[in-house]
Amino acid sequence: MMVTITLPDGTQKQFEQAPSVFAVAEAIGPGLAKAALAGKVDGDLVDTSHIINQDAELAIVTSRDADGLDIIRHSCAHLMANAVQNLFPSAQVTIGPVIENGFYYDFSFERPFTPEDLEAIEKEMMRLSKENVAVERSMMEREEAVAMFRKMGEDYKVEIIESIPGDEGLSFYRQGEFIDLCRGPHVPSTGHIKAFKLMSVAGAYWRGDSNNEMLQRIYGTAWTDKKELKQYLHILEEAERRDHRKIGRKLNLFHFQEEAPGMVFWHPQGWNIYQTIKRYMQDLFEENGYQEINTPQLVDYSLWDKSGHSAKFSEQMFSVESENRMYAIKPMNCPCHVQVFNQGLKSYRDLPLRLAEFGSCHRYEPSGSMHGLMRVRSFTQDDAHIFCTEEQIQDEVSIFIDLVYKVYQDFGFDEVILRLSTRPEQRVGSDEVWDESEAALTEALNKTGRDWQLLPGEGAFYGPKIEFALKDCMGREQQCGTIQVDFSMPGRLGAQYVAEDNSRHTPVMLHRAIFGSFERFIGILIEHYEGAFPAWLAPVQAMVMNITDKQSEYCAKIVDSLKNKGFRVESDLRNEKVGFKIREHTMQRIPYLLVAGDKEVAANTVSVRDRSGNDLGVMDLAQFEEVLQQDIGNYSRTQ
RNA sequence: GCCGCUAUAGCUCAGCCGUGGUAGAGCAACUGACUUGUAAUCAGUAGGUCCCGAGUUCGACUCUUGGUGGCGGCACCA
Repeated sequence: MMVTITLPDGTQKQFEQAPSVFAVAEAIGPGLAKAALAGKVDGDLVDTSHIINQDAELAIVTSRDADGLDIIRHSCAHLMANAVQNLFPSAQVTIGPVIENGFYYDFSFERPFTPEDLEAIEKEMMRLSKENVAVERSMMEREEAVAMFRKMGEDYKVEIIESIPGDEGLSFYRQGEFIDLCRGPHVPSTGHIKAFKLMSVAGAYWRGDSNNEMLQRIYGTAWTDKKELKQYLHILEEAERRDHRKIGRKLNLFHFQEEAPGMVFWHPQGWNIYQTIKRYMQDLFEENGYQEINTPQLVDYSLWDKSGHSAKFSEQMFSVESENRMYAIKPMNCPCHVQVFNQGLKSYRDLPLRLAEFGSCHRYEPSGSMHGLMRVRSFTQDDAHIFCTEEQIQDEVSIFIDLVYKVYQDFGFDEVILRLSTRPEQRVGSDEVWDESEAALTEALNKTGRDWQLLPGEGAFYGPKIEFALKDCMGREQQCGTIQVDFSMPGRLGAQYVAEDNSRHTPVMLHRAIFGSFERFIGILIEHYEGAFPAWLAPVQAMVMNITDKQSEYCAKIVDSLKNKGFRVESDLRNEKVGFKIREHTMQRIPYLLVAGDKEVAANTVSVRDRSGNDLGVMDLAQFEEVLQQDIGNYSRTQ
């Protein structure tokens, strides 16, 4: 029997007997055979031991392929499980998948793993890697496999096997004494796993369900070589440097304290940024046909009962009792917006009606979920609700998508990810209405000509939605904006309009936000810019410094003059060396540092330097204004 | 909420476990001197209910225990 193997470059190789992937690699060259981690046979990933028994296309997968790296990570998870069981025989293994940048494996063990344990496990992994143990695949019958894991005391593996459909074959991977149920493929031997590090241990529920027992998850990272590993660890350090909680403290932007968990105390500098982006959004609302409103913080529970929120979210709502009435501190704005809509009889001519609010909301988020500014209990949304007809949905969504792109771009985010979430199993509204609105959103998305992803079943119970995630400078996705169709609430709260034929109709409501919340968005901005905000956002745009007391008056004059032009400028006239002041304000990430000594006073100029250390030279004030204005661009708004 | 870790000066952290006797550094702050040319001038001073409560003890920052906050995950996120 002849087998013809076609390689990616189009060349073909003939084999008299069905060859293994490894054999093909060897036929190409010994170097490749040594590097081979797996094969891709007609698009399917297989082990190097896989026998190809008919003509096929084959690509040899090495560590240079993305698939190869995933295989290394997956095998590394097995290596870790192997090491854990060598050191702690009573630990039960469960699952261990590949994740971004690495892998994890969940164990059930009678005591928590300590950092010392992690070190020991890592050492054992190194030892196993050096031993270069062969990794062998085998198949097993169900009963046999169940019996084996039962005997080994691996109850979770038994449960996994029982949940695999009966017609699927069960494959196993063995390395030395260690054997694990796994689809594979895996590296041919443990020596291929060279660069890894165990990162942390944390609790995780069995099968991700909080009703199940808590397992111990060990996270690790793995790379093709030590250099890549080092690079990755470097990126982690970078992310730590950018942590908005740390920068928030250093730049004196905000703080949290025990008496108000999950609620921000904004300091002058931080609040300045907040105000700047709020003004930006107010302008945007105005230019795009939104009307800003404001609604109460405390609203009687009867409204939340009607809207359905108390039934679903009462646990997460803050309550206030006063004079025997129960109020909720509003967890969202939409029911209030419907109240505003309901004032006065509305005509189809009024639609679409766009009501916007910088809505301050409170939600009792679970204690473990809070994270700096990113997840708080008190936050303000750039919220708006568009009341419209079903026919208007698509246009409104299209306009909104463009708006989101513009805003993110203005803030320095060029990459946006679009996701459409469609009908979930539990939902309100007829299939017909869902069909129409999903089609409207799809059409709006397609019209943009951009890529988008579909998340079937992820929509809200009241309607489909589009979510907007931006990518920050570290490549991390941050979900911010959303537009959601709502068939439920307008009807529940009695919203109506009079149509052309004088009949009453219920409008559709679109919930939408671009920042999401100011708190979170500012957190993202801080990390994206590492605190070095673009001039239009910087709380202080320029700092004027004197060299000796002699220039104090001159500096004050410069500050006044710039402030009058609407720039945010401060002076530092302390009796300190100029190097000291430069250092301080550079670390405060102030975009422009202006120095005036005797020479500048005499020439009526300032010496300008930026926060990156570039010397922009000596110039007169008008010239500097131009530099600053140019940097600020169109976003300036004279105050 | 769950698992693990953690809380000492404004910030970053030592001391705490084996050895219980009420605390120390650097930076910041304040005061004084210096009047200074682009990332740290020198000297001095002050600063702490050692997260909160209870227990053990002659005595607790230290040990035990119950809370609260924070951190890393998980779960949740209208």
